[in-house]
Amino acid sequence: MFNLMLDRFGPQHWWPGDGPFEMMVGAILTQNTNWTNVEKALARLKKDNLLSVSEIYEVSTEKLAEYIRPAGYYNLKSKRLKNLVGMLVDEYEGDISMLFNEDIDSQRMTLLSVKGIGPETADSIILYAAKKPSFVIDTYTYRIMSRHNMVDEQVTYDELQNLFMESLEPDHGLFNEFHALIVRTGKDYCKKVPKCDNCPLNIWGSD
DNA sequence: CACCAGGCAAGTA
DNA sequence: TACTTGCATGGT
Repeated sequence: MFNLMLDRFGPQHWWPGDGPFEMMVGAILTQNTNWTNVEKALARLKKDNLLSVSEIYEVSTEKLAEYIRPAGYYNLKSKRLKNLVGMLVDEYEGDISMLFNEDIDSQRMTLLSVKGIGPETADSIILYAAKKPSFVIDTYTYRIMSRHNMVDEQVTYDELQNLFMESLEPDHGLFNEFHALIVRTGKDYCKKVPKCDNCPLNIWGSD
């Protein structure tokens, strides 16, 4: 799968350059939301220097919601961002590296304890911000895997994640590119209404 | 006009 | 446990 997708689309360069905190914010803002909308919200925050733990900790939930409006679900996500920085300040003195120095299971548990951070957001943060190998499962992963008859349709998040992690070396660079390629492939070939013509993964005969 | 986008938590039975 | 629903903007 990886090689077929990489041959077709090339490296996806996901989350290059942005600091860990901006990645964490982006991971929450992109929940069920197009990334281009997230970029608009991030740009607005960056413009007024709000992209730091301390600034988001200080700003009001209402004001923060206005800033992130383009990302959609802004009232909900404003609270989620406040929950995130609340955890960072309360448990890590606002020092993200302190969280990222823990082992994967510990930081995953901590992230999941934040209301508004579920398994995909937690794994995205660990993979793309902490750069540790926690495989990210998303809607496209479910669809691609089930439509190619590799898993049952009602497979759980953890079951699907275990399948990938038991089959691959724990390499954060590989996990990064693999997930990004699944999203890239899904955008063209695995929408809700099946439209699988010319899917790079059609060797399983599901088109 | 309908549909979609890098989910999650809370409510219902 | 197993569904459903609310959350919301911006692009195609």
